[in-house]
Amino acid sequence: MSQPTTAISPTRTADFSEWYQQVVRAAELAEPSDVRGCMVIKPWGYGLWENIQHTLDGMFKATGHKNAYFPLFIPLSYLAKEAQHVDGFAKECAVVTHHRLEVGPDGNLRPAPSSLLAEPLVIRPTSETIIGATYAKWVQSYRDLPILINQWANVVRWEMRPRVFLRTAEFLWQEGHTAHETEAEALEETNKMLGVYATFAKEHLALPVYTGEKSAGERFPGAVQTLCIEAMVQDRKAVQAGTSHFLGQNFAKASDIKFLSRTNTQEFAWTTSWGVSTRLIGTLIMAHGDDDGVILPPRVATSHIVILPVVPKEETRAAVLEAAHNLANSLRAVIYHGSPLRVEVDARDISGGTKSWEWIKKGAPLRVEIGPRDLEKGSVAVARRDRAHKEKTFPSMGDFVAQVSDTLDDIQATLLARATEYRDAHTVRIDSKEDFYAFFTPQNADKPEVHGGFALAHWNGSAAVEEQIKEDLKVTIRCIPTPGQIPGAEEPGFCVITGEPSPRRVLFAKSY
RNA sequence: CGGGGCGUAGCUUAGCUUGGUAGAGCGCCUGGUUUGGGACCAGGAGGUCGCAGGUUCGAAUCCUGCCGCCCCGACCA
Repeated sequence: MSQPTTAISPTRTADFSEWYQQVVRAAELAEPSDVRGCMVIKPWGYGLWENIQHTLDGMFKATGHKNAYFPLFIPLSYLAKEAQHVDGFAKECAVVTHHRLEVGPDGNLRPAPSSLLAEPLVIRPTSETIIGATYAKWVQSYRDLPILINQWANVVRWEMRPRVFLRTAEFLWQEGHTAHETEAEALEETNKMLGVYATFAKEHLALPVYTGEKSAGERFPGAVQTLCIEAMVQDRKAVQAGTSHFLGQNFAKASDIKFLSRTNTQEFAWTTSWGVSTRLIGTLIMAHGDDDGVILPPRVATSHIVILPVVPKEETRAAVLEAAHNLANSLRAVIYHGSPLRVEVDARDISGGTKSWEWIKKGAPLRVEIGPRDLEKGSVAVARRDRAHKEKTFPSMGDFVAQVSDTLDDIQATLLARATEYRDAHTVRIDSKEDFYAFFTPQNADKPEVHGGFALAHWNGSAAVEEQIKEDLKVTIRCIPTPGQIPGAEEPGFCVITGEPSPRRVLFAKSY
């Protein structure tokens, strides 16, 4: 039977949204669960998260943070303490109201009316309030500050329109929560952690990101300032890949985090919070995948290398398998960016072609075939996931092991270069309303083709203009880019919609 | 919550208009032939046709109600 030319159907250009779902499935990263909006993260996908966790955790510790863990349940009254905060999250909260089940009159299990909680508990959508309440107890003096804590946790936000990895009702993330003596120190923390995220995205996920500040309309509920990193994926939409919030004294006042200052006055602490989630995995898939599946950046790949023993004749099986395992062990002795290489031997007795395609779809950076002819020559057949799937090289085993780190780094660099090129090719400066609307309007309204991108345009700073653009085009201000990042972005001009004066360009895009 | 669509094997689905006791492809299992890029042959397992009720001699098919899912909108730090 003839196979399609691509492993994933439909292709990215034919139907990006459907392509994404098919890739997630074909790569065995995750699958929908029986609970609406929730996903089962499978080993190949969870391995990515573990690697992301491991690296970020190291970066957090290197910047002075420690891990702790706070409760999943938040008393309703805590959430209500910060007015904007509760407004922002009220519509998407899962609430626990009972603590016992019983068999009801109809014979079905039901929450026991007698077990109604005096105060409902909210399953955390984020932990500012419960952590704030805790910090209030911990802080007495300026000597108790700063508090620099992170937690790895799950949170629940009852999303109307879930999307695997990108927006699920329950997701995994980390949330950093810090409290400081001064505003300047808290601001510095907010910026520092944004920098950690940007570095991590670029160096480990091979995602070029723009850093910047959210407009008031897009700000975290209760924050004074929300900073973010914004990535572009291959349908040219933006993904907010991480955020860092300067919370001012809002949550300190709500939670009563007070301390006696150096001058013997009662002061409220200045707090921050910052987080990234399993959404990073969705971003990664959409940014790097191709029509044959996902392509994992080596630095976070679940496995770096998969070894595929080729066993055409039964009498060579034992020798080939032994050689495969020996090669795997040699590779595992290689330290790649501080950790042993992650190597898998796929000795399943299925056809070689099928096996190869599985690993292509799963995006393993390197596939290594080893068969009887290689044994004779002492070589291996190596295929890179960032190259055409038939393209192979045939280094000696020794050379392969000696150069494998460089090869992986080269794949990593290629992915970053490709993603950067793609983003830059679709980031444009726009100076007229006509061009702006044309840029974000698909040719085919019924079945929109991949269009648009990032538009750098002037804005008068008004929420009304922001609202109008959102209404007309579903386009939002992704961020006010960090000064110095985009050449010329800080030159003054005139609002692309109203023609009023504007101090600088901001980044517009459709987003997930 | 409003508008539209759909529920048939693990997945994709045919059959429904015109009622007659369920078929295919992929996947899975067994045996054989194969094997350096998605193999082939033969045999086999697997379905209360979303649920409940109604009409009928007879319902996957017609009717009613319910449930679930998908798409569009609303919503989405």
